[in-house]
Amino acid sequence: MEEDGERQLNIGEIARRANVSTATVSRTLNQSGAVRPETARKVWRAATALNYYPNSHARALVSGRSRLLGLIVSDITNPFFPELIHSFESLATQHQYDVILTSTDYQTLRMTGCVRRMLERKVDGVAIMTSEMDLGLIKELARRGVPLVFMDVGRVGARMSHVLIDYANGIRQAVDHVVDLGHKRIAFITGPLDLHSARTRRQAFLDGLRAHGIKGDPKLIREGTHTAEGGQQAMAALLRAGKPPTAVACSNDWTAIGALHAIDAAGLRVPDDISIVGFDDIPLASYTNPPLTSVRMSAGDVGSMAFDALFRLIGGDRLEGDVYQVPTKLVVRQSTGKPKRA
Amino acid sequence: MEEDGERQLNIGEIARRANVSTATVSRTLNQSGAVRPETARKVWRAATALNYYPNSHARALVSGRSRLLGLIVSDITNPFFPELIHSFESLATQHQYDVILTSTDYQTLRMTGCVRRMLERKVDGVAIMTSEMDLGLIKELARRGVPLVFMDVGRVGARMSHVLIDYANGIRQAVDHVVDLGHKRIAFITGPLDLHSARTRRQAFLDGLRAHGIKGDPKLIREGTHTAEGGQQAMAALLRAGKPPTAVACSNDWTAIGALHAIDAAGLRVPDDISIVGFDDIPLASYTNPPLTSVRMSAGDVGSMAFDALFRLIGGDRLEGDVYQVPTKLVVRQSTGKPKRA
DNA sequence: ACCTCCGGGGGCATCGATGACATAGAATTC
DNA sequence: GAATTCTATGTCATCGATGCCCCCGGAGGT
Repeated sequence: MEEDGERQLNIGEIARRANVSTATVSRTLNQSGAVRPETARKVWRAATALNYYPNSHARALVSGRSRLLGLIVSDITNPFFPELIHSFESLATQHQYDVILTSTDYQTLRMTGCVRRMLERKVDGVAIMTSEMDLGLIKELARRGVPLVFMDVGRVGARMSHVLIDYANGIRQAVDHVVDLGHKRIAFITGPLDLHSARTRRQAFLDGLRAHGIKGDPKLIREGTHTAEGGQQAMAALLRAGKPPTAVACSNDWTAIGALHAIDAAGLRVPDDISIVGFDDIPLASYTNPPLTSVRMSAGDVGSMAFDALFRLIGGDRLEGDVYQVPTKLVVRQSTGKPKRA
Repeated sequence: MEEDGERQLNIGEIARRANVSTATVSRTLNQSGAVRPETARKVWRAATALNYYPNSHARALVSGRSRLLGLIVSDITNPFFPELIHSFESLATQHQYDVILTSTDYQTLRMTGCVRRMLERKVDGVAIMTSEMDLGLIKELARRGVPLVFMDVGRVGARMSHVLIDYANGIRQAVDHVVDLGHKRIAFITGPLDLHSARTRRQAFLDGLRAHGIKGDPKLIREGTHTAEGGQQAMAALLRAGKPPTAVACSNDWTAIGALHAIDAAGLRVPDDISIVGFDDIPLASYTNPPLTSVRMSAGDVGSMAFDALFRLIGGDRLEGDVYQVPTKLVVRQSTGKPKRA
């Protein structure tokens, strides 16, 4: 009761007020087809007067395109993701897409749920950056022709692109840097080794050493967890176990931060006693004590490349997917220096 | 060409394969109405065989409910938001809602766009945490009966709730702490004062001092920007301007981190020369040097309260909005200590 | 004067799922 | 055994926007 003029506020209501048909309203609002300027003005006036907004569900239903994109990540609270999400979302908005964000919390089961929801929402494309996968569901997405972009992992196939992070080059720059400073005993704290990307970084480290003719000492490779706690423990272990390294490269910045703390706790100083290199260059890297030398990999770049890749696939320019490389770059701050006795 | 059995994969296709009507399929899948177990099994078999997922747009169109929630924030890269988003999204998923995330980048214009998109997507509710508002659009949302939850700002009205952060109490705890340690000259670095919440925190600080009979010295109140740079500059200014304070409270943790750096750069030590208290207790607060004493305000709590508030409004339990308070709690670490000469 | 063309605009089926209503049998009641 | 109730299922309008098809009337051609 008390409906006053509200009814449903749809295209029909506008048509009534403008004394035209719904078809004309649609044509006017979408600027498709020919409409006399005078008529168009009547329609626009009615639409703005009523504060009309088209119903996207009805649109999606008839057109088959939802202008929705899915973004699936493992865990938003991982400091790498916010920038990624930000630039992805920003580009999407610019192109009139909305973004459905879901996270898997590192659980395959939740990944399954995420993919199913994307399917139900009829998203126009999905960008995925998680360590866990539900291959069956992914195939289902592909089978229905939903464009996919994988970040950091996955395969390229029909309507699937792949944004790769150039770990090899990044780690290589880090190794070159400390070797150039004169270091020989160089340790590496890895990420959790069930992660593909963590294994890649470790391998890149070993390759980098070899390129300088340094033999990697297995005792100087420790597994971390990509968290500060993990870095702290791994570093503490390195310090306890015999002759400590003079430089330590870390699989990510949080690990490096943990390592800084372990060194501090042991009464040693960075970089005088031990040099530390991080990876990712998260914003806080400039604010550690001392400021952290790190390999910058712009999460924002990853996000925007993912959007571009998706956009291209949606446009149908390319049916076969592409591979994109995110560049990395060493940022030297004050956590690295010459070893004590060269 | 090459259609094979694919057709459209809708409820009708399932009905055909199971030799029933679409209504029966709908009833089976939604477990509404009575269906003979045997019939139900036929339907389920057909549905799973075809890997069928309901079209949410069609559902939303007919039911008027989209099972979508909007989440509007200023800026995802602000380290406060990820945890908030995480817990909001997590609860939403548990209740079969999807989340559309948008950010305003602190621009009112983008806020307008965000709200319009929410309206078009027919979201079932919106949670908002931004400093900028488009009051006209917000009213539009309210007028259409879209449940709203504001975090940290805004008014309570019909179908609008409000999640408040208990700044007064948090700041009060911080002040009590340093006063108990024996400090008298206590400075405060504010956030950007065009932010309502920043002004609230400053006022809480002044009130806290007064409660201890300490007169606030205007020279000891400096405006920051809620960033590390801002904190660094404000702290540097405090150090230059005559007799420095023995303790500094900061409007957020990034500000405190900047302050730590400025003190370090000046060759002074924390907490021996100056004590520092932060606000927010972001994850990294335990990893500064020294670890930061801070007032914990769980961003996750804010997110989950916002969801609960929204859920209650959607359920229609309460037409009038409610006010929720997020508690705060002082976490003492090593950046605070007794003043040099008590 | 008649036909053709075309700009402008209305009618209606359509997208997929739902639910109110209708109906055919079976089960229950008197 | 007829009347009445269920129970299980089918029919069909509906949600809002779109786009195909058709129609009307005026301009231009012969």
